[in-house]
Amino acid sequence: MKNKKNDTTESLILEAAKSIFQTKGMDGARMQEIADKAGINKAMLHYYYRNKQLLFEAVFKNAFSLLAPQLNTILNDDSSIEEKIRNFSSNYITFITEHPYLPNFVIQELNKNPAFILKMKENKAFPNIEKFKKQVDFEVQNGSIKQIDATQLFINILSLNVFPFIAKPLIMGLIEVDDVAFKAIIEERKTAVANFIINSIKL
Amino acid sequence: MKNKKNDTTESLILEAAKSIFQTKGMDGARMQEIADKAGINKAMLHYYYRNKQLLFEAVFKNAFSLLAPQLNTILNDDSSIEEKIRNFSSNYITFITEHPYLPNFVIQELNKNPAFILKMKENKAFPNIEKFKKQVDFEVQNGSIKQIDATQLFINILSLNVFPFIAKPLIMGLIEVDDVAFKAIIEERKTAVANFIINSIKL
DNA sequence: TTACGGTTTAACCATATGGTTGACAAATGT
DNA sequence: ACATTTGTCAACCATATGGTTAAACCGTAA
Repeated sequence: MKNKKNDTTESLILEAAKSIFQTKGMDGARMQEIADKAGINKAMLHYYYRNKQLLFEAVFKNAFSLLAPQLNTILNDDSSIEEKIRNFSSNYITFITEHPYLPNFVIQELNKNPAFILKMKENKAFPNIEKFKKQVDFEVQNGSIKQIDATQLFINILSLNVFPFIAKPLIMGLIEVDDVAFKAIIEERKTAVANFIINSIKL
Repeated sequence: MKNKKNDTTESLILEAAKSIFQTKGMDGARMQEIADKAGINKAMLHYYYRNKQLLFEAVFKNAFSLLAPQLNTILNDDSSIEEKIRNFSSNYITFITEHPYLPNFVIQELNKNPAFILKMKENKAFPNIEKFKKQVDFEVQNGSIKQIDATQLFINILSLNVFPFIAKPLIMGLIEVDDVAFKAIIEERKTAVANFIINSIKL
């Protein structure tokens, strides 16, 4: 039942590396484990990706390139701020539910190596916040939303949507729920987060 | 100018281990590096803490025990919800600014080992959310705040306050600011976050 | 003074780990 | 059919790493 993309050796490696790196991080991952998961010899990893660092970067860029379009939904789309917030919250939570390790992986490795974000910026599709800022400022002037700093609003939107996935084990411990209940809470957030934000900024 | 606690060998080790583990994580940390930082022989680490795992757990518990009281501020204090939100946001952001690696460290290692939260729960001071829930429900009934689920509100408060620290490199990249500007944004959040939340729940 | 317990060190050990090599097979081109 | 490139593997290598050991050091109490 191999349904992922091709099963060329190269993509077998990438899939295996993705799964190992995203759960264990750069430091925790072992080349041997990746090779085993891919069902190939360890030498193959080096044949296709030279060394651990380059294999890791391939995985990281791939992960980041999945997140970027999500952000562009809220940054470069043409709808109103309110619509954007509703769309983003719903879409993002759905998306991450299907890729639960993504945000934690990206954020964690970015913390260990902050300069890495520069490499990501070289990418054409790197999210740009300018349009969003202008729009918020405009809607504030316009009187369609309350006075608020666009950057702070952006950080808030991100926080409310991303944090629960990153802090899942902590939150589950604090609010004392099991996996099923947590899932339900996340599901509810698809609309609850947007409502919460909009409540705060609408007049 | 050694001003940290004692400078017994044991606490020298703990301080060094804290600094290394919190920046590099369990996997990234090297016993030799900890020994060097503590200015002692590597064998000493094992003499005082048997092995890497136990040394790590000592550091982790210590870190967690610093965060718990912060949470109890919002959970078990007697003020109104609104006051709690203002106090917590301001206090927490101040506190983390002084211990920037703490939240990321705790959350990261909890992700790698979710069962760890159980060990933390054995601690008497482990935060309990019940009082907070009752209070929110009461204030909702009471008509002093809008209808909102207490658990979701709690997650929101946590998200808005904690996330910016965890995702600092990502956020800095996205909103294109340097360290100084980021610091200013964080400073502003000491009040802005509370305002944002309260705006959302007040009638 | 000496015996003793806790402390500290240098040297050592076993294993894990990222990476390499050389042989060999499977395609691919001519 | 033959040569050349590309892909794959088992075995190997150098080093890093967590952990151990045996001896030395040092204060102190008998």
